[in-house]
Amino acid sequence: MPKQVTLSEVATRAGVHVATVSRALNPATRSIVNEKTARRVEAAAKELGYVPNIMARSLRTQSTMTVGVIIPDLTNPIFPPMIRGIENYLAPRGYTALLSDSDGKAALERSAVTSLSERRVDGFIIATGLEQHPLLPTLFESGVPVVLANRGAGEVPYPLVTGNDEAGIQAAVSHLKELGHRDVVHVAGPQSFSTSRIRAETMVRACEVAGMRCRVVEATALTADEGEKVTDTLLAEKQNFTAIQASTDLLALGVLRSLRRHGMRCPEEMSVIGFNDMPFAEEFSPGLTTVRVPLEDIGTESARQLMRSLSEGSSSPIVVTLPVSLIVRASTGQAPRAGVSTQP
Amino acid sequence: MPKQVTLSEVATRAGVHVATVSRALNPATRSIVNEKTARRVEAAAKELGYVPNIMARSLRTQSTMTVGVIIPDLTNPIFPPMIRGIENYLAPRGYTALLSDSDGKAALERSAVTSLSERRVDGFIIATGLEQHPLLPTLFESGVPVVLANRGAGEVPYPLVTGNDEAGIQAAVSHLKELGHRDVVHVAGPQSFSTSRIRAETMVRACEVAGMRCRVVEATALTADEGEKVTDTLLAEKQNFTAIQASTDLLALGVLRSLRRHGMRCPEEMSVIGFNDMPFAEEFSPGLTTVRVPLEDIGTESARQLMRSLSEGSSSPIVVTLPVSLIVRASTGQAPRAGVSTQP
DNA sequence: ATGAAAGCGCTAACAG
DNA sequence: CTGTTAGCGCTTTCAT
Repeated sequence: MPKQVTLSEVATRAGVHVATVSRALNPATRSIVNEKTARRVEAAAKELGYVPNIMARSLRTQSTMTVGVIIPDLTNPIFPPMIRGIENYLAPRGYTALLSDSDGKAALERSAVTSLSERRVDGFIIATGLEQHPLLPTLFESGVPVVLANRGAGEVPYPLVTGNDEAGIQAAVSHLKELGHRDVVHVAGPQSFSTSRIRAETMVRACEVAGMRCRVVEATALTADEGEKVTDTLLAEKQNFTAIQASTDLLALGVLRSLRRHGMRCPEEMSVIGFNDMPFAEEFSPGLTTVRVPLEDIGTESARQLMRSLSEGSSSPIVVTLPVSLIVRASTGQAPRAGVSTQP
Repeated sequence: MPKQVTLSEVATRAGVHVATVSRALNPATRSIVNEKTARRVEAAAKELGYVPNIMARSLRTQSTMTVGVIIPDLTNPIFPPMIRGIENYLAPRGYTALLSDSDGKAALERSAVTSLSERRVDGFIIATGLEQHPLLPTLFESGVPVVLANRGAGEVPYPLVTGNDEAGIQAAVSHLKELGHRDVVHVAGPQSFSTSRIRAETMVRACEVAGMRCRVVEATALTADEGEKVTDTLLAEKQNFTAIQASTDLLALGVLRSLRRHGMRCPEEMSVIGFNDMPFAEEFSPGLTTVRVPLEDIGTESARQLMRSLSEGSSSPIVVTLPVSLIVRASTGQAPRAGVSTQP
């Protein structure tokens, strides 16, 4: 940390006391000080290249104006838009987001929370979806406000901001039904994620209601590779189904890859629907039919909820559900007549 | 900032002086203190849920163990891998990356530097590529170490870590030549970016050497939309060319979209090559032939260079050029016989 | 309108 | 081995 200019150096330069400099440079107290002196102080500060030390200020004021944002994986394209939403809401309000990529690992996540706590963030936005999260109870006791984004996290009574998973799945099922599909598969994410579970359960129920058969297979991670792997074994079993709904676009991407490798045409022989409408879902081949989740809005709303907790000094386990919409692209089509797609 | 447990509370609880607590809790000085006392202190700290205040520590030690990372756009998929590389290098060394998304706007970038300076980061990694960057000279004067990642930034003598643009373009041109292409177009990025300029210049030169005609058109931003727009006007002109090399995968994506809209088949009627091999470039339709830049390595190496500047207390304008490789996928193919792709 | 002085939480000499 | 003391850079009473 290269030695930086301090208040007292500015004070000496301007020939006033540090307190005066502090007042002159702080917009809120600027009016207190003589206009001429203030100008002199400002000039001195500029000449010296003064940059306030925000840590010293925070130490004194007991407020950091920061919020810790914990996400499981920055390289997952659904998170950058959420982050953008958060920052866009925070910045005009004087808050700064401190980002932490936990890499999906519980250990790193623990250290992320610790590291951010050491920085005395005023609150957290947590987008990691592990249920039974070991840290949340600890955090809760410490009284720091937390908002859960995108995924719930079990028993802790924190506000949760999420897309409408049920509605999204319903829309997907309706779409498939209209296209004549009767036998479908749901590629679920790890059931330790609340969203994965909700989507899977809703899928089963919605299919029942619609009079469709639905089989659920579970991927061990929300990645394209896992989606591919699961689909490989699925196709090897030569079951009868004509459509696959994946819990996540990344999983759906893996499904698409597997189909391609198996020489199965999508959507002619197999329809595929994802979830999230992540950036570039449109570019997949074929363009992915999916449920659009308002990712940036989730970020914005999470930040808003956190600010609310901050100002009210308390929070309730409110759930904010944002509307989703089905985006029909090229990966879904009429169900093949025979319905024996995997048995040529 | 909710009131947190302080050292002195732990001290009271353990029945010792704060200094002893500080020593007991700091691994480096832990050996100085009586084993039994240390245990008692640790117990007290744990019971109270003590979390050190890192700002107070930094204030005292004059070292924050943080580096500021400034990127122009978090939603551009080339950056998350770089960030991962940076963090992976930094974390084991006790450093934390403070991220700042400048959104590509000069104003925000200014405030990013300011905000990070106020946090007294020990150094910067800047991945924003504006030449004539107004802030760099200022930063330079302040003596804070800086490393430029991915894109150079003009006259300031900072280390630069980048992929081998020349080699990448050469490889692309060779590839096109082998496929029989003789008339090509380079879709350049804004020439205010150093990489855009280098790629464009190398392209022109390499084509000359290879005996190919090369036309350069400039996009106003490194986005798919701009790539699309540029290609639209290009196709409207009905020029003779059989391949397009884009300065960036995002631009190439736009090219692909435009071709599709114009009913032009890729690669049968028009070959396309990108640059970067961004995540998901493989998923485009068709899968994008491109130059793979080791994004994560660029991050890692940038961090390494910064650590070096930090420990040596000085830095030189060294340029670290990382090797790139051509990834051939489905978007390039044999040049059409006639070479009059846009004049059916 | 400005100065003096205290103190945020921590570490690092310096004593003992 | 442990306590005392000072001070990092800043804001905020309290005086003047």
